[in-house]
Amino acid sequence: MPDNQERFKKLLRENGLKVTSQRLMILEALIKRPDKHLTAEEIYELVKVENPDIGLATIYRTIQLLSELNLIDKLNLGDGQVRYEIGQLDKDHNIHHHHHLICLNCDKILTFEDDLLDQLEDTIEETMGFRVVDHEVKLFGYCSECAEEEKSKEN
Amino acid sequence: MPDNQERFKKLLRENGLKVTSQRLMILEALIKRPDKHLTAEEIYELVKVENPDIGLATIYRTIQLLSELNLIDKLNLGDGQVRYEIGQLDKDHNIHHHHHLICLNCDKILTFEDDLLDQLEDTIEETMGFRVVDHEVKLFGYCSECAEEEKSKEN
DNA sequence: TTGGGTGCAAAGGCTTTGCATGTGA
DNA sequence: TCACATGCAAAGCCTTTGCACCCAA
Repeated sequence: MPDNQERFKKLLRENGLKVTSQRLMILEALIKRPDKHLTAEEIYELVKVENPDIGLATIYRTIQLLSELNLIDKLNLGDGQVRYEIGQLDKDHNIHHHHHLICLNCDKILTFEDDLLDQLEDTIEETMGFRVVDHEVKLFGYCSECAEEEKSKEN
Repeated sequence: MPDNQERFKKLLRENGLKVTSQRLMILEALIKRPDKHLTAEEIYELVKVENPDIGLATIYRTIQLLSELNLIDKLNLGDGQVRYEIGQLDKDHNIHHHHHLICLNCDKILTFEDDLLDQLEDTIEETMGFRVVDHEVKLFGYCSECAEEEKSKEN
């Protein structure tokens, strides 16, 4: 996973941009954070622990940069907050988008991988001539714990 | 489809709310507009043609109301704009969410229906215990016209 | 009549931008 | 050295809110 950092540094150099401690710390925060899906404000708070002088504007500028470099994904998980997560690279160095399960009760976010969509994408290309290159899937519902809770309430 | 209007009026009365010309005009705009997927600002401009005195705040308040009454869906199609569309009701009076195809070249938005997801949702419930109640699917790519264009450019 | 609705302007969030200063290469 | 980055504060958007007036029921 420090792979991500090397990749970032390399991309910065390739684009004539500078490797700064702020940029590295922001990437770090996104990598380290267990639950991921951080908002700009959350990244700001995390980085401030190590560097109290950092400005929120730098967070926003770096997020934008990471996004342009395809290192992070921007997420809208339905709570009106904009969130970001580190992209998972596959062998071909393409971002492998996973899907999100969003619990309507506790707001927990789970992820899963699936290739059922490939099939769907083929069908769409055949029938509508639309060539799919990326997708975003969100499923809303209740996680196992909350579903359990609901069930016991009903009885 | 004037069905939607009757439904709206009924819901308003049931909730002790008033049927006003502004509310009806806003719903109308969402129903009539061929391409649908309007932003608040676009709805404002459309309604202003008939009623130049209407305020943007009324648009926002009505959008929120329509959303709470489950008559419209809020969409985030990836362009950073918040859009709204009339919900399509099925026989059981539930909103039937369709999926969106977003052309990365011309920004055209196509929709399609599919029940392939039902299968996926069952699998998720079985393996993860997550009970899915709603979903949102966006596919990004190139529509037939733009894909054609791309192809001819390559040659 | 009267409580909810509307228009207007002001206030709120979040994000971006301008500018002087700082710093990696 | 010097172009790019940063921090700060101001500016920009979009959306919500407070309030006096209005109008469906």
